[in-house]
Amino acid sequence: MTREPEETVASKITRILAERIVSGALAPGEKLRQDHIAAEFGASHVPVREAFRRLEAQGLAVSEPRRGVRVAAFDPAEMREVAEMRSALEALALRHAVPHLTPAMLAEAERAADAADRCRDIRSWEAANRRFHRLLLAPCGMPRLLRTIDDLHAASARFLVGGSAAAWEPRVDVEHRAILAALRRGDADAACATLARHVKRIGPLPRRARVEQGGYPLFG
Amino acid sequence: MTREPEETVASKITRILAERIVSGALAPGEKLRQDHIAAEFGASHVPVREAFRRLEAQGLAVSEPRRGVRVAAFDPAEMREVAEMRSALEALALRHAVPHLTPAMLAEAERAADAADRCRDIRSWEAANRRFHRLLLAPCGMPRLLRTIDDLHAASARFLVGGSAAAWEPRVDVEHRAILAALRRGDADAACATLARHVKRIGPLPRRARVEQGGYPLFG
DNA sequence: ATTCGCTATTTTATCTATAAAATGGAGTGG
DNA sequence: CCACTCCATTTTATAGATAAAATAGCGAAT
Repeated sequence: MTREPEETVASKITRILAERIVSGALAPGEKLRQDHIAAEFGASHVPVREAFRRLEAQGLAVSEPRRGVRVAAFDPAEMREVAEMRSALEALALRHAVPHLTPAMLAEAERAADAADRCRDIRSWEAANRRFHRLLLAPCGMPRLLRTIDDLHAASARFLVGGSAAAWEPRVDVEHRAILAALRRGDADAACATLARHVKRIGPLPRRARVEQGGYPLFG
Repeated sequence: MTREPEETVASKITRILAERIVSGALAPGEKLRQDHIAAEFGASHVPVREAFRRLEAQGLAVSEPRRGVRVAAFDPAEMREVAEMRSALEALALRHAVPHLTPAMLAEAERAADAADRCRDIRSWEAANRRFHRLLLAPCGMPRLLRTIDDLHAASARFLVGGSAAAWEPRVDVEHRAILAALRRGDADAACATLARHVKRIGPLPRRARVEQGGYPLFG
């Protein structure tokens, strides 16, 4: 069990389980057995339980006293909820980031958007997309808000990887560019409105009619 | 140490410590000693540590690996951040609650607003005010959003009780009434805008000039 | 006076073991 | 077949102990 010098056992277990949940290796609703996980990591139950508490905090797991922990499920309603929350909170973060965004930061964000466009698989796309968003929002300097947005991104990533990987395909994201263009001409309102809409919009329905109508926050 | 049949030791410790943090009995920045708290509750360190993880999740505590846990501090920037997040998220919740609000629910909310107006101390006012908000928002049926709002309310309560109790005084909250009136005439836009503004507005500056200018989310 | 090194003590993180609660299966009765 | 009871087994929650890391205090060197 390799871990960073600063990383505690509990933190490492948290990190690895979170990755598994987000990647779909641990399925929604699946029971998380503290005894099995402890055995797998060569640890005691205690750091496993601490990891569970942290996963709960991130919305990745749900527990019931004395009955164990499950990977949090997701359904269309929750996906819409996450999309709506992201829309509201990312627009708020961008509003506060705007006064701090420099041309160099926007250039960096554009490079991130380019990198996302070049991705060939959904996982690396998701990470690159998340980076793009983070580069624009972090200058808001509001830690609680950014943490909340991170958790919502993790939930989105789960829906994406677990729900619609087959529907995804490489593309150029014109809305990323529209956000950057608005920011460059100093139009904060347009940038925020575009971002809010972008986060909420539905995936590529014209090409994949079987994708369910419902406000999936999949491709923002 | 009394606890509910369903409540685990860790949950009880979480609950009690959260109450102390919100009430100000545990001060911002104060060190939370796992060994002392364990001794106080007649428990081992293990459920105390689990309680710490939960308090962190609620934003009431901050921890550093191997260096312990402190009561989360608050400063004007954080208070403004919480106000902004509440404004965005409560407006979102109300928007989604509107189609589900019945006249009976609005009457109940009005009774809660009346109860808040009658409060003689800031603590009971905070609880009544929170109840008013909750009655309006809960019909949105978005659990993650409501949990997030709850945590933000706890943070607000802390600022309120710990920061400006001396500045508070009983009053009739006309904005609560304005929100209810807008809802009753079916004007969701006005209701949401009033709520957003109400959550963000500054406390009674005209009467207490020494209260710092800064966007305190104190009296919403 | 300040900085560094060393050591003792304290505090945090985790272990092993155990108690309490939940679960599962078998048997019985209607 | 279904519902209930009982008991064995499993799983979760926690206690007490221990190891690892951090902190505090003292003395020596500059």
